[in-house]
Amino acid sequence: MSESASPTVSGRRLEHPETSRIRLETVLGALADPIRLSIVCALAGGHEDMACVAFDLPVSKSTSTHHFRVLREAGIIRQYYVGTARKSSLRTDDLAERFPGLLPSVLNAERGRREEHPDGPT
Amino acid sequence: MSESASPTVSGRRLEHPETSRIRLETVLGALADPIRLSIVCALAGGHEDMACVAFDLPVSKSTSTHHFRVLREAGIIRQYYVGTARKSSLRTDDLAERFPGLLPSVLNAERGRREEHPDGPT
DNA sequence: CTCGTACTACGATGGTTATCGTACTTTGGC
DNA sequence: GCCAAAGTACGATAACCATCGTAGTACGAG
Repeated sequence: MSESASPTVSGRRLEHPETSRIRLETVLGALADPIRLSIVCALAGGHEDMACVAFDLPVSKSTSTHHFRVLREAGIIRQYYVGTARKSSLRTDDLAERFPGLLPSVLNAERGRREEHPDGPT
Repeated sequence: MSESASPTVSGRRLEHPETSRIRLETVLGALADPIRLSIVCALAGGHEDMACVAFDLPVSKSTSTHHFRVLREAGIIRQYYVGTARKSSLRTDDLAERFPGLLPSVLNAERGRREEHPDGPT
């Protein structure tokens, strides 16, 4: 890896769609899943740069990997390696540029839902 | 709607979820389909109260029925019979109350997409 | 009453997706 | 070098969903 000396960041690369190619239907489809919605909500709630394992999702590791990939390929999150961990962050600015207001309204709605049903997942 | 003696309105009933029971994931899932998105866009574009047949969708009649049902059961549209026709309208106010800003941002995003790709469907 | 229109119900089919377990890879620490 | 931790790749499975065709229902016009 000729990535001149960044010892903590892995040379492993992950594909991310560029902002202009993020598709609305794909984003909506990615958000139409309770587990992925909870991931996005956690990332938006000040938990940026969390490792996948820190989310404690009610699914197996391989399923978790799957959901993170769906979010990444939809253009909703960005992922990068730090050691063995893969950290994630919301592409808030990119989404705001491409679909203004969409992510905030979804997050707002999801937060409202959790106030109604505090016994829900995550 | 006035129950007694409305000769143009059929007695056939259609189930609609009440506003407080509209679920975010269901709404997002319903919108994550290009055909349903085009229906919603058409309804928002001043074509309220259109009969299903007026949309000229690139699918069969039974598939069209299916998509309208998904939208109705998600709480996105309201449907009622007028003679043999079944007309549809967006539940704009209900959605704005339940998920403020969500529908406008989706519609705005979809309109932007159509400016990029005017050769797309519908 | 009959016919055409508009839509629905049902069953089938094929494609996508969510889930899992197992085996593997990459990385960092000892 | 070896091991544990974190995650990935792969294959299997089951559920879901979009699509269709056919047959049927409701309504209005004549």
